[in-house]
Amino acid sequence: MKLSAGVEWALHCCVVLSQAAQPVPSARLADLHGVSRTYLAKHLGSLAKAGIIQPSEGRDGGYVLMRAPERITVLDVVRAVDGPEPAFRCTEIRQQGDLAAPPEQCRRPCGISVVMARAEQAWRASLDATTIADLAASFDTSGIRSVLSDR
Amino acid sequence: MKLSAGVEWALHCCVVLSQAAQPVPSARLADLHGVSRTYLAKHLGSLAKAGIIQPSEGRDGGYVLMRAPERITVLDVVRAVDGPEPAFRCTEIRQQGDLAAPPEQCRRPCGISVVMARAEQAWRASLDATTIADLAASFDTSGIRSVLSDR
DNA sequence: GCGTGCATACTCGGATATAAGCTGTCCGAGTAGAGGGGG
DNA sequence: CCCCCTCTACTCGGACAGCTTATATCCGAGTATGCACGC
Repeated sequence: MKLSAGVEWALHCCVVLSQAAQPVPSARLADLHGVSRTYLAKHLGSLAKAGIIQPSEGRDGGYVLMRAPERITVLDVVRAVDGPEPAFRCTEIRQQGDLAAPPEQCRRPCGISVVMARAEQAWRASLDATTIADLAASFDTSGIRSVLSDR
Repeated sequence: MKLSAGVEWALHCCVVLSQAAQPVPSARLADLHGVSRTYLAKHLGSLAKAGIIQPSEGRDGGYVLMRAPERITVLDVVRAVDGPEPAFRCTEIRQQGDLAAPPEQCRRPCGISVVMARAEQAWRASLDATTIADLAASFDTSGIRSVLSDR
């Protein structure tokens, strides 16, 4: 199981955007973190499609947070970048092979999928308990603001 | 984020093995679930290397659970098949790019990695709370046993 | 009848192709702002 | 002095390659069982 590296990039970008008073272009966000410009743009597009950030075109355009940092959770960002599909997908192998269970036993979901789904729910709940504002509080926001105001 | 399909196979196999009194060959386990023989063998090898199941060679050989089903957790199987590496790996991008933080601020781990690690810990704890015996209780074990005794 | 040796068939394990998804890149459509010209 | 037009430069968005990883497969080494033979 591997989480996309874009998740880390997107979270850092959201922290930066929470400290910015003006739109920040994707190229500048990439330079701020030293990552690929074009690939970051791809992930930022996902965030925009999810309604987390808002793009503005033209000169002096860029991205702005669409909601207050306190109302954006880490889970929102992870789901936007990594996709909403669960990591574990039951393929119903209990209905295949030599010991295929009869359909009347398969009305309830498979016990294995229940356990995996419960674990993922715990994972999501943990991510949902932290907001971008909480993350920003753990960084040196004054340094971010000073770098942002340089330009 | 996508979890290997082999995890599902391995868990089902462990449930079957918990009901078997004799060694079950990997090919038979594959036929029981209608999955690829050779690929399942690969995952069973991982389980054996992790000390969860024990192989026996030669005729009438196969795999047997190495511990009691109550002492094997779902997390053990997941870690054996999917690997022990965490899904999120911090690449320390806070030290790169134009707003690279000075090293003295990087003694503590990055706040983002802390949040992600905490979520994965919750995920693992949830998986660790269920054992193979619990899973077997949610299946029709009599059906499994009858099919196993057919041969 | 019993012990020994051998042949056999079955088992696991690692080395080898194929497909999918993440990573990274490129170019084009569209737009807000700035500057110059005219009224 | 103010308004309008154009022009430019900059922005985002989707379409296009490269590479790591998961998936699936094949073949060889090793071993417990069963049988036949000799004692």
